[in-house]
Amino acid sequence: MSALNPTDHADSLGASLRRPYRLLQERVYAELAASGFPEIRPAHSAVFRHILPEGSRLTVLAEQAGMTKQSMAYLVEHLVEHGHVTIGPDPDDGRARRVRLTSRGERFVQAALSASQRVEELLSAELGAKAMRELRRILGDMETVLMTPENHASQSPEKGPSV
Amino acid sequence: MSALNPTDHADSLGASLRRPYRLLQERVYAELAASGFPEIRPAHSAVFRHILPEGSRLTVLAEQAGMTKQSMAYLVEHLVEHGHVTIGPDPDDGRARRVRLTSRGERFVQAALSASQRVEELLSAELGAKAMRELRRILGDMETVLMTPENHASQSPEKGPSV
DNA sequence: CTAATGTGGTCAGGTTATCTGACTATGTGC
DNA sequence: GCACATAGTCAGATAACCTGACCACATTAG
Repeated sequence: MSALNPTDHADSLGASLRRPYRLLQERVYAELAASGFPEIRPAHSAVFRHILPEGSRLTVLAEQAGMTKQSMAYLVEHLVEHGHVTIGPDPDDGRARRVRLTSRGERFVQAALSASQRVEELLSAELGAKAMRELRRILGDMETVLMTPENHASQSPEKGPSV
Repeated sequence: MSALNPTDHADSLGASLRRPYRLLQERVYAELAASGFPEIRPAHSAVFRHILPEGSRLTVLAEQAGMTKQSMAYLVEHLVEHGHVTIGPDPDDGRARRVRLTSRGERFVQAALSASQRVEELLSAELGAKAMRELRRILGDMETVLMTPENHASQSPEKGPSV
């Protein structure tokens, strides 16, 4: 019905995903800013997400985040300036350096964790735990389907089994 | 559940939304690039999404997309260079100019529409139409909850512009 | 009919988050 | 110990946004 207007992809699946994602992100980062971490932006979560207690190499972090080492270096630099991580030598490899959390960085990780949990709890309370489980399940399945190469482009010749 | 490691927010709800969203987007834009529209990037959909057959004003497009007119002008400029839209005078207002689709632009809109439909059909075939309806419903509810101000954490005196 | 005010759009310049390519320093295998 | 791979930096570019200042034209009030 709504497909009569050729410009109507406002409610494509993409838009349906993007909008709540943005809202969620805005909410969590607004809370974090209010908790004393206004300098940390969504992109920096790529650093915090995979960093190990003993420190992680830049290249490894970049790889895990799916970006170039230059981009990761840029993000890390910002976090160093604001005292969330330090860069030290890697005892196992003289070329490498290790990025590790400072205590402020650790406090941020905790704050991020609990901010995101609070929003999830709000949603769970409003929509029901069952709906949230459903949501995660469907999103996970979606990911699996979209990562499966034989489902790619043009015309898929055969329909493979899901999961 | 695995929350012992403080760095574990890899499977936050945010990540669960972001990953399939990115995959979806990559898939659709890869198809569009393969169909002869490699110059169009996700951001440009903000232009195509709301443009009317008789042309739309820049300011209106910017408003609908929730961005500044300067940003919209930047996107439109790119599309003009690649022949997807033209900018002409607005017969009703000498100050204003109208952005309208060229036939190439119309062809792109059709291609985008069908690429996105194909992916949705694939997902529907793999996950079931019911799951897709569930997904959209939950995402919609999530949006509603997250846009409701009284659900906001602690104290949030400021409210962003409604998109 | 002008004058004040409001609106459409541009110009100039800045920020964030990415990228590529070239390079240096170091480690590793033979 | 040399060839090559790897960790990271430097330089520079790009995409997609932003704010503030401004001009051209429109509308409305007197």
